Amino acid sequence: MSLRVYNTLSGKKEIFEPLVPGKVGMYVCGVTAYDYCHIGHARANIVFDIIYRYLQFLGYEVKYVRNYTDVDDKIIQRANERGIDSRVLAEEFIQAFDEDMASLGLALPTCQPKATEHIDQIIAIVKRLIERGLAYESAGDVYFAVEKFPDYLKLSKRNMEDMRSGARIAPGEQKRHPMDFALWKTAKPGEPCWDSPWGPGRPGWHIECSAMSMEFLGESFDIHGGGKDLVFPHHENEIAQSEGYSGKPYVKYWIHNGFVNVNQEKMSKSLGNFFTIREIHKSYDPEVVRFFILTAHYRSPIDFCDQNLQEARAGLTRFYEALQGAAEAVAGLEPDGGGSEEGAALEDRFREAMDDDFNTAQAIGHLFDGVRAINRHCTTKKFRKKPELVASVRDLRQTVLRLGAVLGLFQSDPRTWLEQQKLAALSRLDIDVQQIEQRIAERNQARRDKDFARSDAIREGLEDKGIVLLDTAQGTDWKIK
RNA sequence: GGCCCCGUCGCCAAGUGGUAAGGCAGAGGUCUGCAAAACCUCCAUCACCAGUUCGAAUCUGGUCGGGGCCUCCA
Repeated sequence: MSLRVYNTLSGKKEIFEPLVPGKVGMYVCGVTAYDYCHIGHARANIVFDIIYRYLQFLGYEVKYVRNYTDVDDKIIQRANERGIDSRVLAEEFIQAFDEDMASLGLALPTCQPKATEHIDQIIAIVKRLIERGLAYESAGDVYFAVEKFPDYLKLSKRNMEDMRSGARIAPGEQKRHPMDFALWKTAKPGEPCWDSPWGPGRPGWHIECSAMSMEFLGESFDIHGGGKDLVFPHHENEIAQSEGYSGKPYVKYWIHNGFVNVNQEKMSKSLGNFFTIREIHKSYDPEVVRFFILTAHYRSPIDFCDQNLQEARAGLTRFYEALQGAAEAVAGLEPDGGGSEEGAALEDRFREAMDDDFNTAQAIGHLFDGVRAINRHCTTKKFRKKPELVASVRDLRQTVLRLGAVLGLFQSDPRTWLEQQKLAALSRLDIDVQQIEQRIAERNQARRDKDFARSDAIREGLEDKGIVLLDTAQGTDWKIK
């Protein structure tokens, strides 16, 4: 079965066939650098990180471009509020973005261009759009004339009549049609600006993505992605500008990820109910966040709340415990190198799920089956004397790790990861490691004395504080309840 | 007002014509001095109604409920 992707343009799942066999050009709208990234940015970037990784896993040579928009009304406004230069502000948040994405374990895109480094290309596109009669100058601004582009609104599937009521003209704008949008804005005093045929000014919001995508990927390319909220107006306007400029189809597959809700409520800048990635990391490991996001399909809405994150942590812990168990179970045994039927079957099902519009939720479901198989084998009596089971466990472990890598999961050392989670959880409790170990020593003495009443009392006392004791052949360990 | 999406077990969440993945929680069992983990077993007919079909959670129409876009937002 081949890869199928949902294309916003057609509203259907389509067989994925890149323009050039074996190669994929992919552009994803990055951030406007004026604030810290929130969980919505995390989702979008994780989703496209997975798409990038999976395309590579399938053997495609992928050129992945993700931009920084570093000149924009909001950047200027925020910089003015803080009394600093807008370029300084943009740099600050670009750096923060890079740190946040790295913390989430994202693979680096092939190119990460900045809008301000592509002003020449932007001006060239605007000039040509004017020459072609698709744009016009008006008091130093340049607007795109949407009525001159018959395909306008083909992505968002609306019509001009319906949109008209919502469209408005801001004071100072001199547009011919309310839906026309700015390609170039004349500079106001104190704003960053560049020379242009229309006087000093700066790009409008959408044009930078047309310029950067076509610069790196050509006038037609395979995949353009972003959050659902960008369909209109951002991506619609990109199509108008780019196709108006080149006369060619701009993008073959438009891919949009769904929203993140917070406690069942729409998250938005205006409501102010968003969490930054930095805040979230104080409570949850970045991999837990990634795991949570990938347990839903990328187009479905997800609800960001404590319960869901805690469940994600429990699920991820199950993976790491199984991987740790598998590593211990086969330690010291002669490797036989070969694969296994179970491992191969797992990979087949994983690919089948991912081929169906990157269904990570289903793919993770299959990986859970792999976990159960590992655990089942490892707990089989005389496991180490059964070569088929040993081979299966070894192969399943490697398969889970290898497929996990496609999702950006399970790549930490299990023992280290589990230990970190334990200590992080402990720091929120009213007890420390020394106290726990003290109690364990007392209990072990009681057990040696066959004083089980005292032993159980200690167990229960610790449990009240959130600590569960685990008796193993190697001694007594503990974990957070 | 226009356009669009969704409603699957207690919770989360896949499944878009062939008879309901998975996780969490729950019940029983194996193991354990007792526990925990792990493993085994069990646990839904898909908001409602009416159609199409040999067959529908999946298609059509309607009802009820929830949400999104049309304004900055991933």
